Amino acid sequence: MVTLDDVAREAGVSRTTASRAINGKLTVHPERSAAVQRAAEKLGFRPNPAARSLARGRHDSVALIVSETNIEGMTNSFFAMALHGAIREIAKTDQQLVMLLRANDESDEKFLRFLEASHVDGAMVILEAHNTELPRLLAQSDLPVVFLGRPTESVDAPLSYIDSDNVGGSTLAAEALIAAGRRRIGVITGPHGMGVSQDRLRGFQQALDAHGLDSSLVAESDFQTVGGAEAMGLLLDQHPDLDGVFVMSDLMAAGAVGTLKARGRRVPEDVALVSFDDTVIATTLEPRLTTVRQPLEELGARMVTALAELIAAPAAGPIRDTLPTSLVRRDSV
Amino acid sequence: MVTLDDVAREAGVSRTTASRAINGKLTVHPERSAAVQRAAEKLGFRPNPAARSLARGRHDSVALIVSETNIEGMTNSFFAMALHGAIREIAKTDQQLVMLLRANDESDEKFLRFLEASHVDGAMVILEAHNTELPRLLAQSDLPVVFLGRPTESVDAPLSYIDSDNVGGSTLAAEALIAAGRRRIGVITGPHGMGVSQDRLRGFQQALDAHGLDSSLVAESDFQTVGGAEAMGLLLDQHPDLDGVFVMSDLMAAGAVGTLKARGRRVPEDVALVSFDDTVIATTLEPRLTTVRQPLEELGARMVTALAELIAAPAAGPIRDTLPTSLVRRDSV
DNA sequence: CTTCATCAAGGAAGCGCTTCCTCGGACAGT
DNA sequence: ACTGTCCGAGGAAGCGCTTCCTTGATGAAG
Repeated sequence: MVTLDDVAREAGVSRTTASRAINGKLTVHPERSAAVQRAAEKLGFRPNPAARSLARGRHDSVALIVSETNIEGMTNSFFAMALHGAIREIAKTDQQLVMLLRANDESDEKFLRFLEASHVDGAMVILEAHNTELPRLLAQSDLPVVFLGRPTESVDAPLSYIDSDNVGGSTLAAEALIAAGRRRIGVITGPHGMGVSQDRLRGFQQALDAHGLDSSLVAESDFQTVGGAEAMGLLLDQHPDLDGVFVMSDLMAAGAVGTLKARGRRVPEDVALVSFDDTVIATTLEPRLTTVRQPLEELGARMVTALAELIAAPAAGPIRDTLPTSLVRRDSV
Repeated sequence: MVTLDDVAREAGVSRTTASRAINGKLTVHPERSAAVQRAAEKLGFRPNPAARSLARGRHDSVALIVSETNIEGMTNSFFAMALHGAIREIAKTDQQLVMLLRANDESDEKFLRFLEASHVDGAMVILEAHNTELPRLLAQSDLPVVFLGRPTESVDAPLSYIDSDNVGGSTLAAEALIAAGRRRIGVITGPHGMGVSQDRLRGFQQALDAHGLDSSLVAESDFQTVGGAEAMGLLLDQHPDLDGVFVMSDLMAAGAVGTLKARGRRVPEDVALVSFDDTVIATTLEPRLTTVRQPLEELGARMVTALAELIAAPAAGPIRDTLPTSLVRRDSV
């Protein structure tokens, strides 16, 4: 850890002057100030926020107070539900949950420095559609990190993650479709680069193969509604005889159902559909969706406890947990 | 501020021993340990986390890394969208966003102590359905606080808040209904105790009164889907001749539309409906909802800047901003 | 040439807590 | 009675930074 003293020494000034320069005080000669800035840059100096708070009596952190009911209202998306579980679990400990935003246009390096400057003991990531780069980035750091959702295998580091049983869940989905007498079953996946997509596709295809059915009717999408609508269109163009479809998120299912209706196919009479997540969308849509339920809140909570374990024993090796999924039967199949 | 030295003095031991006792170290005589605990309790001692981190080289805070796309996915609920705006704004500053959870069963006093122990410079609250007690509680503290949503008037303290133009928005809603030729217009409100409900009801009733229409067809609900469904039923029972309804949230509207359909009323032919929020629900429902759009993300962002202003100049008096709302026309009216 | 401001810079104290190290006392073993 | 252990407790240093106060230097004013 590089301290202000190091910077001062490097710049050939006193710690006092260095402090002033860093904080942009005007009572320091421009030349020296510049020297300090250079030294700080060179050494990669990041002021220790704790020391700062202590000395200043101020903390540079604000609280967003989230009441339980607040979060209960966000029963919608994948992220929100996992967040709910995580916050509840954190509240049991005496830790503070700091939210860090990684902007889309921020460089890996910059974010890493930001993360380190935040002086946190560990980090958690709820993996979603576009997070494929984050695991690689965080693997560089030696900060304890837990992912919610399995990162893609292409990162060869001993990462820790909590995930739901995606293979098992999509097997359930496929079997429900098969049991309903469907024989031409397609699948709309998330990005192929994501671990979840890979796992769910595997479970789906294994089930179809086991029944001797064609498992090659697959369209890649992005977990979002619009993407789901488009993928459904593609699938229908290529396989007009389709009579069942497994869609890997409720959001995409919303889009897919729209396309199906627009093309005059009834759900479930003409095309049966099973989706994944069991968010509110599954119950507000017409028809209500038969979907694979993930224990999102439990996943969030387990992510927190796993991180605690990781921080306590960093050498103990990666933590990898899988929580069970289940099929919620409604009206779309 | 009461420090460890104060506790040690009160307990008649050294600071070292006090520290050990507080941290539950076993090398301290039970009797003295108890004395320290008592002293700490009596003085209301809360260890300063900054000093602790500094001394221990550890921080007891973990980061939840939220990537931008993560949040963009939560375009659903009121809370999520406001959160999005707030986090983006916070990211521009060098502050840390700490999330604090207030459990439903937690006492006011306990939470207040927890809040103070968190050593934050200020706090923000996104007001929702059940938060009516929070403003009163926070008014007791002298911590700078900004609310998103106007707290109810019953708290007589100079609170700061950011809100959208609820009066104007519901006026728009009422006028849209009137312009569509509706004459028997009901309203489903949120809890009467909430500032938002009061403001929206006021705007709605003023508009109806101005047109000489009956503005007494009101049913109170809770901003949630189930509540909306029930309230719609009540309204229909009491006023079978209803031909229009203003529903104060998209979530409740989802429920209300369900009830309407179940009772054989077509939307908008038989009963026209305008809701409030413009969340994704408004576009996934059938029919798509005509709704009053709140600039949720801007509200979240403004909440952050307002808090910064408040912290910088606590004596400058309360900050109260109102952001404009607008009507998004779709298919429900 | 002396006296005063003025300004940049450093010394040193201190923020509140933890923890290493030392020390005295109690107790057991010889 | 003497040495050796062990245990509980305190002194003091130190975590990394800010800031009050002092000092030396420079230039303007008398």
